[in-house]
Amino acid sequence: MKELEQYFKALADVNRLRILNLLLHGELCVCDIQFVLEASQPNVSRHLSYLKNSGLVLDRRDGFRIYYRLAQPKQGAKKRLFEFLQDAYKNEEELQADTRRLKEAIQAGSCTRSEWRPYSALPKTTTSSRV
Amino acid sequence: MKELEQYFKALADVNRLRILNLLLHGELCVCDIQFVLEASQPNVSRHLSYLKNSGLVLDRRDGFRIYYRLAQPKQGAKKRLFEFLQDAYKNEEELQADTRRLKEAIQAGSCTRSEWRPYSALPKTTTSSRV
DNA sequence: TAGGTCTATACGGTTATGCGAATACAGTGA
DNA sequence: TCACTGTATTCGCATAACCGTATAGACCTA
Repeated sequence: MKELEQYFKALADVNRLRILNLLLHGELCVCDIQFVLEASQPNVSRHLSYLKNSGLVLDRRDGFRIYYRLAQPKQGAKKRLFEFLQDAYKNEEELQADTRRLKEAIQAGSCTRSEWRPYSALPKTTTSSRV
Repeated sequence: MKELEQYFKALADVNRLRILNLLLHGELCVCDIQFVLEASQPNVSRHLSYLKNSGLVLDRRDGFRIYYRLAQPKQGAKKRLFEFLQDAYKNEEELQADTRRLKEAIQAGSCTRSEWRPYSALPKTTTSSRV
């Protein structure tokens, strides 16, 4: 029962619904997700932590990157939940747009895409001049 | 998207999961649910309001009682969500116990069962003497 | 070891959600 | 109208959840 409640808590946020939509297409690193969601790095990281603690996703380190994937079970409620999500997502235009954006990013070379800079590489002079 | 999020928010609480389990068996009045959950009347009423606002249940007045039922759709995400719930609930022993308790209560005459008194009929002298 | 890259966490603040207790409201029947 | 029943709402409070900013941690490369 607590497990089911925890799953639904994890799903009760638009950001996490968007992340799960992306993960339905395979394993992704944080910066991929950050790019598509256009959210801050800590924001994405926190939501991924939440999903991980809820048991819906798993992570794996490869070098200085951490890759997240769905905790795909062979059977049980979690499996049927993912099936439900995949089905429900089909009618969500915003999620379809995310998916398209993800595919573009992957084609452009994943994290190493040109027009985008990672969080820590943002020009700090600009930030300080704003303050 | 907001709709989906709202559904999951509504499901992200054990009390509401228990209520939905009961409503899967048909229309019920507040006092029936209160009896099975052994929760306070305002507590049950609040959770029912939450479910109603989320679009998962509907209500109907009949005399001084208000009956709640699932907002059963013909198709769409909501329908499949209820199907998922019904399936996931099968493995939850606590919910099965609730179901048994509900059936006993209904056989004993629903709200008019003998050994149980509604919220407003609880002896107020006892309450005041406790304070 | 030093500097750079990617990710996680700590801090502070705002909003949402949960609860019990008390009270208000709506309908019924004398 | 009054008393009663069933339900909803308000109040006060505690906790959880969300966010941005700043900082820490882990890993790589030189």
